[in-house]
Amino acid sequence: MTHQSQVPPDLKQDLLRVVDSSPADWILLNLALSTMKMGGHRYGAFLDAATTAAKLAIYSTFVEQGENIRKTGFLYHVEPKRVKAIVHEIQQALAEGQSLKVLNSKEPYYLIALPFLWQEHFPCNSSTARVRIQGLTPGERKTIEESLPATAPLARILDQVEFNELIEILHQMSQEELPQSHRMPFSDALMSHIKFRLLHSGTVLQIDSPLVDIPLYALTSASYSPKGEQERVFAMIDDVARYFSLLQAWVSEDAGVMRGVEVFDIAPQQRQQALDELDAMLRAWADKYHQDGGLPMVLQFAAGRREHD
Amino acid sequence: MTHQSQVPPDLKQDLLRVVDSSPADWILLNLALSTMKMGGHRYGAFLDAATTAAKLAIYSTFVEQGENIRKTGFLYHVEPKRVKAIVHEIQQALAEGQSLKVLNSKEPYYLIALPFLWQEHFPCNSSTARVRIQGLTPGERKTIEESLPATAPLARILDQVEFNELIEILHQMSQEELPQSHRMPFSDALMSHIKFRLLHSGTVLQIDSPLVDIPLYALTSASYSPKGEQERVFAMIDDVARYFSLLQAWVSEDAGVMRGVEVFDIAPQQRQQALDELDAMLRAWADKYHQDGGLPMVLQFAAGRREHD
DNA sequence: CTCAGCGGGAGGTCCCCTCAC
DNA sequence: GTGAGGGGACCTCCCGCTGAG
Repeated sequence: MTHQSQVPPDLKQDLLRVVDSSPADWILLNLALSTMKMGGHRYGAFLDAATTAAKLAIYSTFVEQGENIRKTGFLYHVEPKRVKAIVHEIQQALAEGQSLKVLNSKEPYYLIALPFLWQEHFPCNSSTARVRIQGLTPGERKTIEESLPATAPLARILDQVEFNELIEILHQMSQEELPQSHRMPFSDALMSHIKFRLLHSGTVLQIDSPLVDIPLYALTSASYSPKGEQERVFAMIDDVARYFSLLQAWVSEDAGVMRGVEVFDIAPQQRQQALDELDAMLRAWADKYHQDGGLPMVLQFAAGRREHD
Repeated sequence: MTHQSQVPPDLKQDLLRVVDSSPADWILLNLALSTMKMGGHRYGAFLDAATTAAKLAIYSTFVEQGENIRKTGFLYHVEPKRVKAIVHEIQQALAEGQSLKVLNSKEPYYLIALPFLWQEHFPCNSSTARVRIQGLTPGERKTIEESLPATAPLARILDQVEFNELIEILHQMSQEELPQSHRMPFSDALMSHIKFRLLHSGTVLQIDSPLVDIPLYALTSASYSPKGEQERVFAMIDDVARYFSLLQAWVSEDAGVMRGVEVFDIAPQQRQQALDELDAMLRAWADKYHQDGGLPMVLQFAAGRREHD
């Protein structure tokens, strides 16, 4: 396990108490925990994304209100000057495509792209040595290579300088598609952050060998961060987003939308059986009505322990 | 209908393109649209709530990482100084209970509380006149009273000054439970915002009668904002929050949790029948397994048009 | 190396004002 | 009433630096 354990129950209770019975705050908290803790997004990136969402809400009202700056400003308690700037920013983004600060992907680009860039900039085929530090005997090189976990992909081992260069390249690439206005300059603090994230997630391993005086870095995973839990987190975010859209349609009373919540108690020994039956039943229902070329539909469901009534 | 119409499809498409295939951003956008447009929350209030969620994520990591300020800072690209301040803020909030900036309720307090406070500060029983402006003949008063919609509750009609006072009282009350540090002073801009929101939602009606030279204000709804859509929005936020919790449990592989997505196409003429059957089927399933005193369970589901595969 | 402090800059949220249409 | 412009306050997110344990 590369990631830290789940939030302890008492801490979770504390957090719950703070956002006390406010579902909107609860959604925000879950989203922050998912994207920042699991996804590895920066604190500032999450704030930017939230700001962007709010700006889009303002823009949408601006359009609906007949492009009235002042009225829009009153509705959301924003200065007309600021409304205008926001509208301009959105319109430019719509015209040029994607220049707003969004989370955009499950993980920051600089974290996902590392394994590929590593292999590209420091290629390593079976005939060349993985350790190319000067002043080591072949035996010493072998010792270092064998200290790596067996699952590590075949990649060169980098020294401090090479690794830092790689991180800077990653950062520059992640900034390329952004407009000049909100690019973030590379800095020591940012480098430390990225390096720490890579080590924390287990994508990269730091080797402090007594044979060399500088730390070495080895690629230990072919892709940023592990399968399993990580993938389920992605699926969760995906599900919630789609579920939100479905309910949005339900709110506006679109035809062909259904939403439901069933509350019940169940005997412990029957629980698994009931859930299995539910799964099979819904699958059968979807199969029964499926007809190629018909209206595209989706059914989402989740069942589990009821927390607080 | 007091609220503006739904987002036009083309605008919605535009917004969709911006947050392009990023589910996390899509959740944020839906949340912003719901709380700001529907709920009437301020732009700044949404940003504050998002910031609070991110701070809680930081705090939770801080605890998990053995209260290591520096490590936490690296993980999220936050200055140690700032991490310390955030941790302190959260701990204080946990100790004293609720002093963080959250959305907290579906609507801002100053919007919900208005009808009650109106009746309390300006009582009106059947024997007293609803219009108490000086210098009007009984006939003129009657004309103004009859210009109100029939659904308006029995409440006094206020002049500009009285209405402004009422709004200020509302604001002061909404600030009372907040700690001194982040209270927001009353201002003209804030007053305009609240007034505009009340008029926009149809809770209050402005009367520009030719009989008086100042505008009058009448309470036109016993509760902030209409039933129907508004209530469905609340239900939606509630559902999404609970759904998120369920999936959270699924991610950590808790026992007794099930999650599923069924994708299928359906013939238009069969759609309603299928949905009705689904509803009945799930209800029957929950009834079948229900047993008083058993484990508390909840099943949530939503079905509808599949937007993009 | 970690922890602590202090400096600065940029940008955003807030406030208020005036003037032309 | 709206748009467009000016001012200033405060906070927070970024950066860098130094010194004590």
